[in-house]
Amino acid sequence: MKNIGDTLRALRESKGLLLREVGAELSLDPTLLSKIERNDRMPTKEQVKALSEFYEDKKNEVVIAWLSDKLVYEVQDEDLGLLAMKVAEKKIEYLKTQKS
Amino acid sequence: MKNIGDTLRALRESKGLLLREVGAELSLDPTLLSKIERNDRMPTKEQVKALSEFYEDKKNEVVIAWLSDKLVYEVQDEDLGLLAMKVAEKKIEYLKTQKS
DNA sequence: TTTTGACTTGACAATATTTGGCGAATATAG
DNA sequence: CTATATTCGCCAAATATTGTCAAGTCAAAA
Repeated sequence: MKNIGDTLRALRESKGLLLREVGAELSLDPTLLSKIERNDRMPTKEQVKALSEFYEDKKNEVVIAWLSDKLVYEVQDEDLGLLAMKVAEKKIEYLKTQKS
Repeated sequence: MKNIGDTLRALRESKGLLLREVGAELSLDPTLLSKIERNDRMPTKEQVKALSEFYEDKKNEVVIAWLSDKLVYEVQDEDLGLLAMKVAEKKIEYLKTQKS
């Protein structure tokens, strides 16, 4: 249950790769990747896609860390955040049944 | 479990008020309020604050409808949305224990 | 201690997104 | 038809996010 930055850093280090190496692979400026790994910048959807495919064995882990971080950020310092989150879950579940 | 627009429209109509009346009260352009009530525009945090205080007896209902809508919007059409939401909940619960 | 290499930081311009509100269009009621 | 409420389309202004570069830190190697 790590945040997106820590997740990406751990993955990169587990492969012994440098920022510049991953950056080159994904056409991502290494300094931008550095910021992403330190949770200074939120990666875009496209960047997450590229990163999750690069670390293919942990694809979902990356996407979930990113999405959940965005959700937390959305309700940070809101008293009703947790409650709203439970309501949002219900809404999503409802929308899912609608689609079928 | 309504969205923010329907919630606000129902509240306004229950009081028999016009867009222009609520708008005048909150210094909100009536056409903007119309868009908000039709879920065409997401109200800003400040607008939600003003609106929730205007409909004081339903303050939390308004805030929760708004926050949960924003959360749903954040993960719309993401396969892992619901899963990410559950992870986000855990993260928030964790952050809460940290603060104390 | 100087150099090297990896990473971090700050600042800023470029881009993208969101917002507010006007004038016109549409709808609804009398 | 007239009057009033609401909706719609558009776009300029405001705000937020992004990418990049030059400069900075830090640790290990030379």
